[in-house]
Amino acid sequence: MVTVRRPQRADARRNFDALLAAARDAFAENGTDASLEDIARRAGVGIGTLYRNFPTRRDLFEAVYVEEVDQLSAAATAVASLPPWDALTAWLHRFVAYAVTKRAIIEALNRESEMFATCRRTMYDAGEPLLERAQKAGAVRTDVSFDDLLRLVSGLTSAAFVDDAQRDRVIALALDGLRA
Amino acid sequence: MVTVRRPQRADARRNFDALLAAARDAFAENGTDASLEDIARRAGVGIGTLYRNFPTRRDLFEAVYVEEVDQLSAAATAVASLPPWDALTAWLHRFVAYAVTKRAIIEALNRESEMFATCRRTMYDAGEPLLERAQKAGAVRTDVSFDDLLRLVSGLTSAAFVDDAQRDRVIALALDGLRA
DNA sequence: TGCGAAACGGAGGCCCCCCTCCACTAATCT
DNA sequence: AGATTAGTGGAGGGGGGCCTCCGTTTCGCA
Repeated sequence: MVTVRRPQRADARRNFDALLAAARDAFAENGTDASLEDIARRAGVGIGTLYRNFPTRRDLFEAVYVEEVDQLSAAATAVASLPPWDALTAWLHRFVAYAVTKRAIIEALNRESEMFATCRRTMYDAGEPLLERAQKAGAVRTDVSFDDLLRLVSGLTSAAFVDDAQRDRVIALALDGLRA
Repeated sequence: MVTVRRPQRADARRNFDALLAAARDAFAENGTDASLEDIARRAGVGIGTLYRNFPTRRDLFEAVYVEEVDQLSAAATAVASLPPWDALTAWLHRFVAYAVTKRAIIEALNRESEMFATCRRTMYDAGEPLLERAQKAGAVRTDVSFDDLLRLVSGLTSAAFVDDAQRDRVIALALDGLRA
């Protein structure tokens, strides 16, 4: 897992965190190619400071991305105690609610890079057991791979919906196709 | 239906068509905010010529968009003779195959504008009867609206897939949730 | 409190895009 | 063939993003 070292000095650490937060917002709003100068502005920091902490746009993006993935994988253990079908769908709903504001995760779903590969693995390690459990319990058809499933759901994150109710309705609809 | 008048003179008409084709490609590749100068370059035409034919980026986009929607709606009559379920899914597959290279259609799915509203209506008029027929025939559950369906499917167009086989598999999966 | 090192931030060079304007080119008409 | 005029295309000004560089500020240790 790639980790970026937080700076030592207090002021530097403050700026580092502000940048990370600003970047998260900016990437969510405008996708991977949000303006770096805008991110620095949002963080109340000079552009030079951004570049010192994150020499390339990629460095910044990865720092945000790793954090997101970690949270997503933590969510998997949180639902582990539910019944198989419920655990799976709860996690998938979480995935959607989560990724819908952070579409960079989706954009990156099949981008080439060691770092992405690692993160993808992390996500799969978290979610795949949920699917397998549901399949063993006979709740989900067995001709579906976790990759299929994730792509199905991730597609829905980028669709536009009239309101949250419609979004949930459509996701439920899609998941009904999974049932054994 | 908004229509752009093609120019009278032969050379002008050639340029007009080249611009439209170049724009279609560029929008497909880079989304709605493709570079206009790049479009002019692709068309082998000066930037001034682009602006004379299409004073705003929106004019250009609409010209492309209208054409796409027309083709999509024509596809609906082409499948009308199939059995209800097959007709519906055939059209939806067509929708995906189509929109996947032209994601601007999706981006525009709920953009505000009289012109978009008209085109949306055209698309709905084409596809909605297919759903209703399938529902009346008992092939599709009745608690699904055409809007739900279109958004479900349109989400899948923007998902990334390993290959076409996976895409078709995932779409079929999603559509299985529709069955009555 | 004083000092060295760490961190800051924005000016500036570069590049690409947007859009306008107008001297030039060539299609069409007679 | 020559005149008329629609049509061309690219230069250029403005704006904004990228990234580097370095004079200035601030931290935190002693």
